[in-house]
Amino acid sequence: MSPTLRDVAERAGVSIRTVSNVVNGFAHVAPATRARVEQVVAELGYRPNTVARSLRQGRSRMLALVVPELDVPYFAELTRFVIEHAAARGYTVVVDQTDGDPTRERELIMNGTTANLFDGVIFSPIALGGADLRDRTVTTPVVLLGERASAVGLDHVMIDNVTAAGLATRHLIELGRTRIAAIGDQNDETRQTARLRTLGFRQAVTEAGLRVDPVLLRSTSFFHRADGAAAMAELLALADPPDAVFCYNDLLALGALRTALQHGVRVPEDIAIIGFDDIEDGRYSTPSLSTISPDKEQIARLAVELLANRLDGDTTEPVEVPADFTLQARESTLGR
Amino acid sequence: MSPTLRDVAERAGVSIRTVSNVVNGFAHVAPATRARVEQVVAELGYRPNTVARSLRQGRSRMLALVVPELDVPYFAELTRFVIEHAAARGYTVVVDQTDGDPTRERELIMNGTTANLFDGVIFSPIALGGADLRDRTVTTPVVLLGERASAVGLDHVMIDNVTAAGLATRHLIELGRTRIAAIGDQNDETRQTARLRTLGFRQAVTEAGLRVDPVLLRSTSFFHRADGAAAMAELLALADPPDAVFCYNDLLALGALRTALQHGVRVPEDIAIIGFDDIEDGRYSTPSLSTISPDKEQIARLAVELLANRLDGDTTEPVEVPADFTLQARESTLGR
DNA sequence: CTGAAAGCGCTAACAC
DNA sequence: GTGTTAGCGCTTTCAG
Repeated sequence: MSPTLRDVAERAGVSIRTVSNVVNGFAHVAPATRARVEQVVAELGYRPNTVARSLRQGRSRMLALVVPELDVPYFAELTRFVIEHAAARGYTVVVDQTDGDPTRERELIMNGTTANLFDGVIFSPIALGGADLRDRTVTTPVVLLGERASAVGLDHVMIDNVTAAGLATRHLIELGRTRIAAIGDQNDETRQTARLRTLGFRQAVTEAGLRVDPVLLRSTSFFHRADGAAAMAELLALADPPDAVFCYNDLLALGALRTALQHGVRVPEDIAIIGFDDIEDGRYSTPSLSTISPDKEQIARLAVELLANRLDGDTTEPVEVPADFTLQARESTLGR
Repeated sequence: MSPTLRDVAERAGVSIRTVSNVVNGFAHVAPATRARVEQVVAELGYRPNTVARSLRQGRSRMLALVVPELDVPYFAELTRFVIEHAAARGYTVVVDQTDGDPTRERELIMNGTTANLFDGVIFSPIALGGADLRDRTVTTPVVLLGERASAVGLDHVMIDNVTAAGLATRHLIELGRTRIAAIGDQNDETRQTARLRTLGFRQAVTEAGLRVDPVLLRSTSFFHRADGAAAMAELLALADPPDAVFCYNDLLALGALRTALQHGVRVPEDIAIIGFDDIEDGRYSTPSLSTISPDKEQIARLAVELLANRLDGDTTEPVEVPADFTLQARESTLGR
């Protein structure tokens, strides 16, 4: 086994208290003692046992980031920022993937199987709704990411999806498009994000004096490339296909783009496409992808700050913090 | 605070030993006792404290997966498989990102800041070389992923990069291409992967009776889209540009593809492009990307098995296990 | 089948 | 400035 405080103490001829002081960089240790202890620490290769420390102190300085899918670029990119900001506040982040599996989400957030392992959790829910979250028994602080029915009594960072979807839709309308489709609506009522984007889409279309043709509003089970590709194939098969498509994320848009080009449809000349998330893939596709760009760094920073403040004893009311977003118009709507 | 074994024991009028037995599903507990305890557990919302359990047992049933960058799709996709296979063997995986920072890699692997937190580590190194790894003091079992100077005394799962690079290169040659470039060589000698792929590339070109024009072998600092885009721009600026390019990963290839199309170069008619990793992006680009496809699921499975076996007490000599790969020829070399 | 008690490695209150 | 010690919550001998 690896050496313990006691091993070091015995060998250095001091008490474990003194070793602990040295290891933790406390002030009042005689220089000579400190030197001797440090030498023994090096000799033995002593490392503090994180687990014992956590048990004793009741905290681990570790945060969990719980996301549905790490191989969805949006989450991978967001994760980088969360790790950076957490490090700045002295926390280590471990990442957990749920696949949107309710059991797994519940396990991580509600039951607290790992409750005492992490000081706090940043959680991007898929399956768990406001009702579930409300009767959480575990007291580990949580910050929610993305859209959720409000008033769950938890801190929450999100963008205004209705406005953002409207921004994307109006961009298409301003380009002179009149027959505008949307890909990514979801019937499942826990999928708030999709519902809010549909709402923003509908509003924008209606306000422009256009009509929302129900056949142009395509539902998908997931937000993956394959779903976007399939939905676009359906749209192209229509007697009267759209001249523009708003996809609820960039993966859907990239799938849709691929299908369009494969069918010989020109983008944006025949159909303009806009996505959502501003993942790096979309900046390197041909044509490059117009998109709504949420400020991922800001989202990560806000989430970490909120959580860190709670851990520092902030007991004010839970808040909903809006994050910024911008329209990035690229070749898939503007052309070269 | 959350309730402890003692709280449950007192309330149920039994000893903590009995509660522990119930919680852990041990056999010999009288049905009546079990029922009573279970009721109190539910009432109080008792959850075992993972940290205390880890300290006591000396193991956590958690594995760390340490990768350079989660927003590199290859690692994100691999991570999914690692999580799945680890779960099948009863382990939880937490993911850690190093950015290839030597300090951070050392911290995680060598020093064992988190040593007692994880039972084992699956590590995809960037900065740390064989020499570093050899004098590791921490005894937590490690499985290495990807290329590394051998004989570091650690289990190791990798594909044969020389052969794989040769396969990609020969594919281009068989298509009748004669002026073949490579993007992704790296001067840094710790970057074994790049060196081995260059070796395979050179061998294949030479064996075909062609010449490796030094100007066609482009080094890049990283393996990102931007690096591929920049390298391709340089190649296109040559008096005598290549008619095929082998990129050392798919991100480089996607960047190169974007630049080529932007310059009005037709792919594959003017320049054929092949990548490496078979990430999902490449299946949806236009043209879709030919690539070498390492069996990521197999890599993940082997790594987890190797590690789990070590944790089960396997003390045989460390092994190097080769993983499979295949050529996926798509539109970027074959056309529609 | 169940209870009592030791102890995992550490920190922190309390002594001197 | 340093030593002694209790105890974080749990598992696990050892008794009975």
